[in-house]
Amino acid sequence: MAHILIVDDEINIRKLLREYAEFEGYEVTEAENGMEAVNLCHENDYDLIIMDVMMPRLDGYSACKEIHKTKNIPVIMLSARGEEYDKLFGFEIGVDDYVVKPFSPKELMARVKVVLKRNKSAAEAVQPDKYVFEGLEVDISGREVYVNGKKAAMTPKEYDLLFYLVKNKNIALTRDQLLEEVWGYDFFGDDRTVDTHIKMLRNSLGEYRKFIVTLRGMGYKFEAN
Amino acid sequence: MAHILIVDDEINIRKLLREYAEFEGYEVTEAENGMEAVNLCHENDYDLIIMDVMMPRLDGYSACKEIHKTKNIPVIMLSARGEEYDKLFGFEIGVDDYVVKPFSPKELMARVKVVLKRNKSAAEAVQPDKYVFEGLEVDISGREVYVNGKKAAMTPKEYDLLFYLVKNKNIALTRDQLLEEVWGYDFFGDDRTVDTHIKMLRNSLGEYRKFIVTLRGMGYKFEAN
DNA sequence: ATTTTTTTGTGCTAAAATGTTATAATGGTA
DNA sequence: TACCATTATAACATTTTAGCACAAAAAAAT
Repeated sequence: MAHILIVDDEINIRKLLREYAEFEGYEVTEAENGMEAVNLCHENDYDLIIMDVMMPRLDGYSACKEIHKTKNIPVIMLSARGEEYDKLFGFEIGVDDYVVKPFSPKELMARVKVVLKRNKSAAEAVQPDKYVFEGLEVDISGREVYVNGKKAAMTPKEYDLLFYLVKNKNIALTRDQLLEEVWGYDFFGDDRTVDTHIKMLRNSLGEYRKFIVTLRGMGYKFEAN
Repeated sequence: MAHILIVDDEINIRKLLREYAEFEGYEVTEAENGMEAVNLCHENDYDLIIMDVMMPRLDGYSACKEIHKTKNIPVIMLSARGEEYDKLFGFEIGVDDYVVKPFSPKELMARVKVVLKRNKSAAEAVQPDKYVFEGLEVDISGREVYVNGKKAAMTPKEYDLLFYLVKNKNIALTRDQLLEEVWGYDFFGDDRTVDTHIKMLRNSLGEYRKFIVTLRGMGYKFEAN
């Protein structure tokens, strides 16, 4: 999941933001001022920075400028109403969004999501998501599977399971891994559920069931070049 | 030369801006309020919009948002100091620059030049926005849909939904994605809303409803060559 | 080799989830 | 006000799923 750097001199704001961000599943690091933020950014990679404008040691604008000299990390600025907002208009310093204090944490989180998504799609835009294994075609983004040219009608779980297996082809996967990744971390069910769905998936794949290999005492693997 | 749309409710401002803009060699059209601007944009193509924030009938923010649903036209906002500038932070509404009243017309024209230049290169990479699927014609920039040659009368949401689906044809889209992209990230409503609009869209498409495929447990997809 | 134990595969079914449609409520506009 | 678009809610039919029981297969123990 994404890693967010929160930069504010007020500990209470940091705490509040951390709470919300962690609730959304983000990893959080804090910095007290711009100087600290710049140093942290030199040593680590973050996916997004939430930064206050007004801070001791090094203000938000300058920190932002400094960081963007070496790394291209999206920034959301926090500013008290009345601060020089026109400076913020951020083409030259690279601000991605802007929230005025006092802000609603919920809205801020919505913006975080948007900015992360915008930058994600740019980063991983060209990810191969169409695979062909002999007569088996797997089109992940189109959510389609063809068996010998004929479209396979599968259930949602079958798709999800197959896609995960294919994305991790030739890698041994335990049932627990599959449950966590395909069913979700909040699924507290039986291991054997995986078996059942593997069974159904194998049926759907017909002769290409051969690609799904049982790893006794462990789990399953999609085995293909 | 570039065609500029000036949107302000004060006739004196419009006159002033027109004078300067025409001196620079731009073609100028005026609108008195946001609503008028939106309508003009549906019918014509402009290279840039200079828009006041505070206007009767439809304010600048909303007009901007509305226009950007269908066209990608750069906008420079005019705002009196003290207006809610935070809303302006305009990535989500697509504001390219921002000038505070009272402004220097000379400076404004300098910004117009910059924005036009920036967007010229982007505009040259034209993407196809007219699609034909059998008897279904979808003209995105013209915001028109023809079913067997007959113009379909659809609601705004239907257009937006269809256009987004078509732009992402053959890609599986979740309801959340659709809500976020078509309704906006600030829509905190029910997932089922998508279903309702899909239903209505299907009705509008008549026999070509077949292109809209339900992906059980996931969402929808526009499936066509 | 044979038996025992462990693990995996399969058919089945009640329960849960989902999609569709119809209808009602809401909200904005002329 | 009346109208229309949008959104929410509810009922319904259908599909999907989880997990069990038992069969089959593989591995381990004897």
